[in-house]
Parts: sequence; structure tokens; C-alpha cells
Amino acid sequence: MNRKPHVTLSDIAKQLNVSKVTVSKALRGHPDISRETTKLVKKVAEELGYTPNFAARNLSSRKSNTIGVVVPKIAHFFFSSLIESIYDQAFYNNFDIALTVSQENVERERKHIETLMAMRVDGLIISITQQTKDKTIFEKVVSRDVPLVFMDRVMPVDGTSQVTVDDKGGAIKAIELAIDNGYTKIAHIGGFTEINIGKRRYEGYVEAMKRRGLEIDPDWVIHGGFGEDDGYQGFMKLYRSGRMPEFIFAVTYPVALGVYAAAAEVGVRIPDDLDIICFGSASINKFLKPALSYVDQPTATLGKVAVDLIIEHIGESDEYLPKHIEVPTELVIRDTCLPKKNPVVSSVK
Amino acid sequence: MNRKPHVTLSDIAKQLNVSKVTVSKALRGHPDISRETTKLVKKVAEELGYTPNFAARNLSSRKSNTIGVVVPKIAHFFFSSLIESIYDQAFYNNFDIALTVSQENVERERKHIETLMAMRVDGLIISITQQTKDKTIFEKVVSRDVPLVFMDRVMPVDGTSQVTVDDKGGAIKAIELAIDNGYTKIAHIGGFTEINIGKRRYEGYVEAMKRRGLEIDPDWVIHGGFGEDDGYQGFMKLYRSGRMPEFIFAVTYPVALGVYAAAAEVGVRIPDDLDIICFGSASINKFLKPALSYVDQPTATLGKVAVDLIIEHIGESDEYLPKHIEVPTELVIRDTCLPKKNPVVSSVK
DNA sequence: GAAAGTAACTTGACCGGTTACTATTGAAAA
DNA sequence: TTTTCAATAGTAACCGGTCAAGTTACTTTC
Repeated sequence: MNRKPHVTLSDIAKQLNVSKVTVSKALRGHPDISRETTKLVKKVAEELGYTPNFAARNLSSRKSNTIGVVVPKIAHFFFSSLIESIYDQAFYNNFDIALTVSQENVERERKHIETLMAMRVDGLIISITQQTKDKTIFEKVVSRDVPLVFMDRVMPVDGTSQVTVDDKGGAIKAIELAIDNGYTKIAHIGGFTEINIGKRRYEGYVEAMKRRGLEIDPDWVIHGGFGEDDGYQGFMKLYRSGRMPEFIFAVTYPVALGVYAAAAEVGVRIPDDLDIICFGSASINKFLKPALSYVDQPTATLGKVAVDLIIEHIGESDEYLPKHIEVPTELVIRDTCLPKKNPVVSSVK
Repeated sequence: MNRKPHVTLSDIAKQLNVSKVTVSKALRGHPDISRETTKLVKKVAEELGYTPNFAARNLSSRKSNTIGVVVPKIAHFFFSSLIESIYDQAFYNNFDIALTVSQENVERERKHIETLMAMRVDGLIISITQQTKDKTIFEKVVSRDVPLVFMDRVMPVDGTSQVTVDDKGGAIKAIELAIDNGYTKIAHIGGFTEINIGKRRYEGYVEAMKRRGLEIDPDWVIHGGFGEDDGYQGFMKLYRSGRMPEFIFAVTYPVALGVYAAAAEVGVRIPDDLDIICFGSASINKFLKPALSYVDQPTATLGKVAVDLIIEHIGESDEYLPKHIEVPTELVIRDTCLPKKNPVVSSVK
């Protein structure tokens, strides 16, 4: 196979009898070079099939024009749409994205961050794993003067910005609606409180109950994970206790699905016997019966804001003041969390 | 802010009074360097907080150790799990991934491929957009001697490998099961036949009907897109025609969901009045009522094979013989496509 | 004891760009 | 006419690694 070595600036320069700097400048539209020359250079570059070498460019310019991203998962609607919006916004701003996936593994997360640093990304957007506790790697990033933005799953580290969903506010809205709809026996199947989303949503639950003057029954607050199984187990725990609440606030969409599965198994009807609302959703929610009402997480906004923040930070690298932005949520009402029916004999069909 | 310039090989070398080549070799575990020196170098590197510069490494070694990936979408279960398995397999093989998203846009796809070439990726894995017709960009990649693997959505280009799902075989299995379960009036709501998956699934449908000696009613074959709306429209077209089939083979999961929505709207009960099976699934299928039976697409295998192929190709770059691998599918039976009930009066509850 | 081999480094060139300076030229300003 | 300046292009150094080809001091080998 006739492997042709890649065409370089010098190749173009030689052909035109100019210096490679002229070619470099021309290709970048530098005003040093005349219109004609620029045109000529571009033409020859095209003819020769020139493709710039980013490694060389990055090396000499000390920039990569790339934003590094670390997320715990991809194959989840929340993250995949988040990532898509990040790509969109980066593309719009002419930045490249270097995406890595930690698979909820702390060690892998650290490794990826090292790799991205080695790539000399201009900035880093990170959503930490559920296990991440240690700050040192992040402090290392900051000490290297690499702008860092935490997204959704955050960690308090000096010199870093944060974009989060207004988890607490969203939870408050949800619970208040449930209460206003006539529910008082409200349980919360929550996640780990060490993770900010688990913590903030729980706080919202507590706050709303307090605002409406309702007591919280400790047995009705269950902390576990964020997955289907956790929802399933959570429900079962409530069910087996013999003292069922009439309403559940699920910390995530999968947790709510877990509740659905468990409820179906033991014959508890949603929303008649037990009503529910949750945080987050998935594209197919509308096909679920009953379709879940939920606190919508503005993934598109979240991704966009994260990219905007990091670019802003990259722009004014010196003495940048970190920001913390909370993106507001919206309540989406479907078939659950509707006004409570009067306790008539449950209708058939 | 005291921005510390990154530590380089020379910094380490200076500190130890050796040459930077010694440091470079030591860090890579080259046998030229003695055990002691190697140990020393690594220690100092650690102390100084050395982070290699990939741009420099790539430039001088003429390799990026990176596989470029272009997909049309991320926020879809099929692609997001595919991507996840690609990341996994690449990580396992110590390769980095440069992921780009074309958003089903041909121009963007082309641009991304250019970018990846500029990054000098060692190989390229591509799933083309629904609109891609023009081969030239791919031929350019091949002429540059960059290994190229098409994944799932393929295009016949000389010198490239392909990994696809055995779409035809999967479709055949599905239709044969439906027929064996007693159905004869079988419709197909399919995608574009210009896209290989649309074409092959359709061919499978035709083949299975032929094998079982059933005629195909042209009115019962509807070609459109791959989304929910296409399923919705497809169903409506059948419904309005007044001649309803008793079974639908949907080209994708979203199309099937569209059928669900439309059927619910007009009061057609699934699976009693109309049974259905489709290609592909989503994680929440089990919460759908009735849960769809489907031809499972082995996304994990698909991603793994794609990465394996590209690495193999990168390994023996000269005169590599392109391969075409078809990954087999599996039928997953849930609540649809069960043996047809005798046409008794439909039972209540 | 001279030739050959080997372990452990070092030298210098190079990868393909960018950047800070310097040089040339012709025209406008003094 | 001389000075000044803008427009245009060129020089050389450098970015931080890797690689091929030395070099040096010891051991072996016969």
C-alpha cells in the first residue's frame, strides 16, 4: 500500500516558494499575508489535501482547544442527553470535546482526569461518581490552573465552578403539590445523602413538609441508591412494615420504576392505592401507565451552562471568580400526583 | 495566580543530572535504563508532579493511541449503550476514544471526520447518518491509510471493515415466530430502505413470509423513518385503510412505541386486537404494558467487535483484509407475539 | 591481552506547527 | 530628499517528546 505521508505546511510552502510561516499565517487568515497569497495558499492546500496536525498545533500553541469531560455513565437518559447538549454547545463555540466515562469507578475517574490533563485540555467538566470522596485529584487540577466545572454531581473544591439542578427547589415544588392535592402521609425513597443530589432532594422534602406543618415519620424516609432495585427494595420495606404511606416521592426516575415493579407484584395500584412523583424522566415516560408526573431536569440547559462557564473561565484565566449556577426545574404533570380522590369504594375498570 | 508551567522531562532530567532521553526511557520502562535509575526517575517524576504531554508524544511518535468515533446520536438507548461498550473495550486495550456526534447531519459528519483526521487518530469507527450518500470523505480516509470500521449503519467502501447486527436473520426469526404463533396477516412498518438496517429488516420480513408461503400485501408494507412519529403515522395509515392486519413487525422500538400511542388513541388493544414485535428495545421496556417482545440488538457485542476490529487493523496496517462481521441477535419474548388466542369473545380482566 | 560484547547512557536530529523578531519595499509625510 | 510607516514576508527558536546512532566503561571470550 502506498502510504502517503501527510502533507505538511512545508510541502505547501515549497510548492509556492514561500516560507512555511507564510503558509501557516495564510491558513489562519492572519492579516500579515496579502489577499492574493492567502488565496493561493488555500488553493494549493486544498489541492494537496492538506490536513493540519493538531498535535503539532497544540504543542506549539500550548492550547488544545478541547474541553475534557468526565461522566460516570452514558447509557442513561439523563447523562446521554446531557452529553449531547455539551457536544452541541461546544461545537457551536468551536471547541472539541474529549469525553471519558468513569463507569462510577473512582480509580477510573482519576485515571481519566490524568489523561485529560496529559492532553492539556483547556478546561474540565466533571460529574463525579457516587463513590468519589477524595478531593486531591481535583485540587491537583486546580493547582495546575486548569479551569474546572462540576456538573450536577458536585464537590466543594476551591477555585471550581458548579452547575447544578435546583434539586431542593424542585423537590419542594413536588412535595407541596402533593400536599396541596390532599396527601399527608408522604414517604421519600431517597438516594445516598453523601451525593449532593440525594442530599438536596431530601432537604427539599423536609423543607416542604415543614412549610406545610407536617410531621416526618422516620420510617417513611428510606435512603439507598438511585437505581431501579433501590426503588424496588424501598417499596418492599415500606410494604412489609404494614404501615403504608399514601404517597411516595422517589429520588430518581429509575427508583420510581422500581416502585412500579414492586407495587405491581404485590397488587398495589398506582395511583389509586399509592400515588407517586419523582425527580427526572425518560423519553418513553409517556408510554408508561400511568405516566409518571415528575420534576423535569433541564439537561439541555445544564450542559449548555457547563460549557458556557468553562469557556468563560478559559477566557479570563487569571483570577477568575468561580460561580455556582442553579438551573431551575419544572414540574411536569402526567397521570400521577393528581388531586386525591375522595376515599370512595375504588371503582372497577 | 502563580501559574506553574507544566513539568517536563527536562525538568526531571536536570534535577537528576541525566539526559532527558534517559528520563523518557525510564518512564517507559525501557530496558536500556538500570533498575535503580528507573526507580529514581519515577520517584522524582512523582515528586515534581510530572504529567506527560500527549501532544508532544503524539507528534514525535506519529501515533495518537486514539480511536476516533462518529455516531449520529447519543441520547438514544441503542447508541448510548453502544458507545459505552466502545469506551469499555477501548479502555481495556489502553486506547483513548475521541467521540464526535453528527446529529444526523451529513455536513457535520464530514467536519468531524476531518477533525479526527487532524487529530491523527489511529483508526476510525463510524455509524453514518440517515442522509449520508456520498462516499468521497470515506474514500479520503482510506486513501490516507487510516483504518476505518463502519458500525451498524454501514456503507460499502473498499478497504473498510463492517460490524453489523444480523438484521435480516433477526427479522426472519421474529416473523417466523409470529407465523408459527398463528398469525398470517402481518404488516411491516419499516424505515428507509436506503439505510442498511431498514433494508435488511425488510428483506428478512419478505424472506420469512416467502419461506412460510405467505403472500405479502403491499398495503401492509409501510416505509418511513425510524422514530415514534413514523410508527404513529404508519399505524394510522393502516387503521384508516379499514383493512387492519393482525400483526405488526416494527422496524425499531420507537416505531413500536408510536404504534402503541396510536393504538391507544383509537382504542385498538394490544396484543388482543393487534399483536406486535419489534427490533431493539430500551431499558424500561419491562415497565411497558404490555411489555414488547423484541429482537435484541447485542449493542455490547457490537461495540466490542468494532473496537477489536479497528485495533486488529491498526496492528497490521499493511495489506489488511477488511472483514464483515455480523453479530447474531436473540429473540426476547415478553408480553407480545405470544401464541394467538382462539377468536373467542375477548375475556374481561 | 587484544577483540568483541554488553549495560547504561548521551547526542543530535526531527515531528509539524506557532510565535516573537527582523527584513524589505513602496508610499505617505515632513 | 529624507524620514516614517504600513504592508508583507522571512528567520530562528521553541513546544516536549521520541528515535537512531553514538559513546563510555566494564566484562567476556579465546
